[in-house]
Amino acid sequence: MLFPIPTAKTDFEARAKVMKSLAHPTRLMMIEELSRGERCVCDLRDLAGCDLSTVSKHLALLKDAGIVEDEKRGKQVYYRLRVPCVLNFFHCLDSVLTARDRLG
Amino acid sequence: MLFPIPTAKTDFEARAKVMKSLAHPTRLMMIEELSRGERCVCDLRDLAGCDLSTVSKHLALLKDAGIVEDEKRGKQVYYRLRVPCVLNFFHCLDSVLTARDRLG
DNA sequence: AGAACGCTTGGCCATATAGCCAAATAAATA
DNA sequence: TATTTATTTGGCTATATGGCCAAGCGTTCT
Repeated sequence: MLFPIPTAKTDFEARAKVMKSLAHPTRLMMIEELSRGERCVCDLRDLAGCDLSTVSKHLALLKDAGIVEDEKRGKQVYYRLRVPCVLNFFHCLDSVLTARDRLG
Repeated sequence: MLFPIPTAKTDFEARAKVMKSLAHPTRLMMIEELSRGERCVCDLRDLAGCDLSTVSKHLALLKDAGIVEDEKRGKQVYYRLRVPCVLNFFHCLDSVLTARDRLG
């Protein structure tokens, strides 16, 4: 690249869409669970403890954002993490939280 | 620690709050700008191109989440990044986006 | 084929968020 | 002290999001 490319408005919108998909406690929980291996929707429903349709919508959102991918096998649909780097977010998030608690 | 501590529901909520504060294009833009050094609110208004009150509210949100801190000097209030690790998110976000574009 | 299972989709309601304008506050300057 | 400058806060509206229930769809099992 010849020039330092300024980050365009649309880039921030695209990034924000991905961030948004991660910005929900249930979805973060599902992601942590998926980091241990693929899971079917019903597994995640048991974990999340909310309606199956709600879980399904959360997963559709994550899929649309590019975070997870799904595969139908038999009666079940299995989801797995597609971009493991999102797991690094957790460490940073926790450091934000401890930093905030430390200084207020 | 004797036991692997299971991540509690409240932990996910706390993390999600931080993620939420990052899940907006304008706020991501402001964070990238702040990564180059501290900026006053008016600098960021020029960058974001929206109402000053809107910018101020975005910053208050980031501050509440623990991402930025502020300091009043003279007439201006200067904001700076408090947790540089959030910048690592950008690389991951972009890799999510390219991965998504590659495979659909 | 019909019933059962696993999941997704549509519809609806309640709540949360983003934006602007106007008013309030705080500090610097006249 | 009065005025201007820089920012925050309150109030409002429009839109987005999350949740449930009910209905739909594709597989598997009988």
